[in-house]
Amino acid sequence: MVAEHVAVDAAIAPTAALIADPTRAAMLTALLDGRALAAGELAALAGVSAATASSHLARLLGGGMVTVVSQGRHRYYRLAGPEVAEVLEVLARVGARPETRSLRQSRQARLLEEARTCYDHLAGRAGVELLRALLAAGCLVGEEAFEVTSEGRAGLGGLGVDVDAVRGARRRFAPACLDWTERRPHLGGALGAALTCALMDRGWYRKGAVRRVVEVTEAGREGVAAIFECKDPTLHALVT
Amino acid sequence: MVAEHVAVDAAIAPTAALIADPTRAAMLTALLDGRALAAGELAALAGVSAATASSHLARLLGGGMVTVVSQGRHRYYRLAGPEVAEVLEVLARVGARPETRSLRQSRQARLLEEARTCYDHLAGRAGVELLRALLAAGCLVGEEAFEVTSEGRAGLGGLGVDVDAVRGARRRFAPACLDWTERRPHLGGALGAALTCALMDRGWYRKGAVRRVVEVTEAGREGVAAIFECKDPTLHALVT
DNA sequence: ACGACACTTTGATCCTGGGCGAAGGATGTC
DNA sequence: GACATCCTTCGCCCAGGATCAAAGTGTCGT
Repeated sequence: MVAEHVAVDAAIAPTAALIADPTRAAMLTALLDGRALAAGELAALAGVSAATASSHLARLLGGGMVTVVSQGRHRYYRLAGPEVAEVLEVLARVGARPETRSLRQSRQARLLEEARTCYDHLAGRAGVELLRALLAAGCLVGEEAFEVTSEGRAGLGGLGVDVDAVRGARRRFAPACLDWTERRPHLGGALGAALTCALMDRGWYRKGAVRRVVEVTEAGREGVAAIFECKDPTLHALVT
Repeated sequence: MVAEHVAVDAAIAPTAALIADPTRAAMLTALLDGRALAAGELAALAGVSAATASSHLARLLGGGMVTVVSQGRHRYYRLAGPEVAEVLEVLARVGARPETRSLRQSRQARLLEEARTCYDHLAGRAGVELLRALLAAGCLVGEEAFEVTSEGRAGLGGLGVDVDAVRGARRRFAPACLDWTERRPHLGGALGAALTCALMDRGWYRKGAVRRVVEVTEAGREGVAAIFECKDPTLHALVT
């Protein structure tokens, strides 16, 4: 009988309860940028034991706030969808009175949509485009996680990325990382970081004035377009 | 150190905790349409004692989720702002998986914005317009709550509303009721209900197929326009 | 096959927070 | 002024849940 006159009378209290715990809130905000994190990382990030984290993650999973994918002995958690991210953002806005809905903020938001760093690799529209180019050129293959083709190995080498060295790193090699704003994947993991670093050195991208914002230079636009065009993925000619 | 890379790192857990309790959630959803409700009403609606309700309301007040205005021995609570309403709606959307983001729903949302009932009186764009017309014509005066002028008494009588009889009712006479979508007031209380009822009888408005949706008829559009035009608020001529 | 590792489950502890009844203000009515 | 009404504050009880240590399950290296 309560609140029947409201159009949408879903059970909001249980959902809110999932976010209400500081530990769970910390985990969720850590996942806010779309990365998938292992249970152990989330435990460390939230500052609790593995047991506690596991319990919390089980609850979030049951509540449909996160999804999980097992990979070897790791279990990677990520937000279940854009609505979840939206809830967290709106909630943060309410917590942060008085409303500072300035012009400057919305401008920053647009810049972040265009191109930003996600942890240590490129995200946003530019990140999604870059991955699409590499896939179109046959440098990478895969879906949830990518593998470098022999052509790709040469091409990426030409761009300044030593694929073999990257493969030796502890972290996941080349997982797909989901963009909330684009709802499409970009290149994450060790390879994503190395490639981003190399392309910054090469002047394709430049760190923006605002934290996490990245600018795409003219060289970057041309470079990505060239990868797209070039079905023969020997990128050497392009990058000198 | 947690979640520092996230653009907006406000304290979301405390805010969520306020909504997480079922009793508080019931109160908030009851307030979702913008009405101001007395503490006692909220207690009854949520099914708890007055003492319990008072404690919850104090918390919501402290958390900036609601505001309060004392009026005699009553204390009327309402949502603190549109952001709060937004949080509740987004939260409800997450709770109600799987996403039913149908075309029909957004169409319903638009209809509700246009004209709807709020409890038992007219709200939405049409409700705001009607109030503006009555104020412009000099039938009503006031801001937080309205009073009927002598001209207004005659004019409303012509529309079929017995102002003196309405004044006898137990509930508040003619308070301003805030529209979330419009962010402007419309006419609530006993007078708002009586007027809505009279105008429906007169064929200005018609109940829509969907719950709470109201349709504005041609007669209604003309009628409101006529009130606007007519600086002489003796509305008799208009309504026969 | 063995141990190391990543994570989950179980069991036990502790404490925050929701609940009510009774008492205390505040306000309007007679 | 006395009473009724509405709301808040106080004191108490109790349950849900957050936490961790220890044990259990599955996976990867060698």
